[in-house]
Amino acid sequence: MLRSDKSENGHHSNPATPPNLLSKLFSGISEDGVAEILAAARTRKVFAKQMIFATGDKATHLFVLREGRGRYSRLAKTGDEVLLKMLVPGDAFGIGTLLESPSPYIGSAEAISDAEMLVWEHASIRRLAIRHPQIADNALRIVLHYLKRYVDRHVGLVTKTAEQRLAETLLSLGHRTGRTLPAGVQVDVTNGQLGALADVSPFTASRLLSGWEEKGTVSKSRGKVLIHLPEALVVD
Amino acid sequence: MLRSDKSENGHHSNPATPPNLLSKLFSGISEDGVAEILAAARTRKVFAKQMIFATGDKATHLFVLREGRGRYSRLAKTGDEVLLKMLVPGDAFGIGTLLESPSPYIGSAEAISDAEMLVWEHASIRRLAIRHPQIADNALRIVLHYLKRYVDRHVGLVTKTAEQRLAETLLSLGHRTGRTLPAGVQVDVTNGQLGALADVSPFTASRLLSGWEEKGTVSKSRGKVLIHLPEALVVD
DNA sequence: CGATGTATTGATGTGGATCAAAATAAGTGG
DNA sequence: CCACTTATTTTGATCCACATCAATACATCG
Repeated sequence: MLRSDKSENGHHSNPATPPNLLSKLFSGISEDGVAEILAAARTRKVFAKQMIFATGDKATHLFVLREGRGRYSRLAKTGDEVLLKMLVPGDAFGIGTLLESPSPYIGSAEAISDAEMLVWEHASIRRLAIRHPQIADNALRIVLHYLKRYVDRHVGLVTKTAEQRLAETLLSLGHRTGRTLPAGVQVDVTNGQLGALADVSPFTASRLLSGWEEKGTVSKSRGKVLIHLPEALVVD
Repeated sequence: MLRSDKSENGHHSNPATPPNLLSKLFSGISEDGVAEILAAARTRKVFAKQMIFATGDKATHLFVLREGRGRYSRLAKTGDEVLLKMLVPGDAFGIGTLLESPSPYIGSAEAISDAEMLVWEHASIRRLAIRHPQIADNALRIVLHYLKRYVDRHVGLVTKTAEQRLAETLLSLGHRTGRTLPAGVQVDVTNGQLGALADVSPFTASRLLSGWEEKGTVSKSRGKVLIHLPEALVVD
């Protein structure tokens, strides 16, 4: 599990996507190559709350988020929705499209805010993947990383308390999507989303956050959490 | 989630690995190609309970299980071990080794019974993967499938009861590793392993199995469960 | 026949979900 | 700028599915 951002020489800026890189999916590819890949994509804009694809749909397109926020989730038959991943710029999703014969999407993707993404058709991304084998390597790495994250999450769900899970989730989000301000790291996330990512009910999430606020570890306003003392959230 | 084996025209035999195929990792590759790949592997035998690699080890080798059973698991800091996957013949693990620069193993692998596996060094499997791009495709498919299974498991853990989870786990195991007998499908699994795969305590697993036995759905003896009426285990 | 892992069965406890209700904070459109 | 709607948040009270604990019984095997 990623140790938060206390160590290292404060390079908070862009942990996920190095400067100028579209997405990890295209790392290690020459500039010309990336240009070629980019040329094969079309841009699609969606409004907040708009659905991009649903669980089980045939994977016909590969996406890379450029602007905005999205949610990758799974709707259970019981009705409740499990939030699998927050999508942030640079994230690739619909990776099953890279397969010669695509498997269905594992979850549903929808925009949280207005968003802009790059889209490739199956045939065209396949062609590119053959020209640039690095893409396959990157895709495998990305999916393995997702897998690791789920294993972590799953193990955490079985072995850790709600408080630990919420704390780790908050730190990890701060890591990936936080804005660093003088007062601390600000994370744009609702109480409910945070709980959903940590597998904690929104009620419990609220109580825990309030507890931390009393101790001065964080402050919160609607839709935002400001982390003052990340190290106070680390338990183990 | 895989619908159990009630429908379809009873092809119970080899759902995971088609006849003569070493592993899904090498599907779609010519016989000559497979021979070449096989030639690059060495065989390794391990005894029951022997560890193959540990969580976080640098991924130096790719494995395919040929004979026996293994467990792929994760040890939590709290001490309890989460069983991630039962390894059965044909399963590939250590797939991170396929990456140009390998990521660490996500979990630990160890033999349950005496086992035999094929092993490739990083350099040699890389060379082969470049000669046979199909390998990369297969690997991505396999990992995506693992990912889907974990998402399923995770969603199930959040939205389903212990009974449903245990039932589904048992059915799925029967699917993958069961021997079809006149009386039903026999699964070699201890009470505890079953519970671990379903994220249910061994006590609860025992109680649930006893309940099913009373209803005539299954019978059990130490280390074995015989499923008489798979359809009675399906809930939804 | 100890010794060791597995299974059963009952009693007890509890972490958090769930339910209910109200307060607060943003939009939204007239 | 206000009235209205809709989403988020809080707080308290209640509940329960399961884990946990404890003790015993059962198998298996060297």
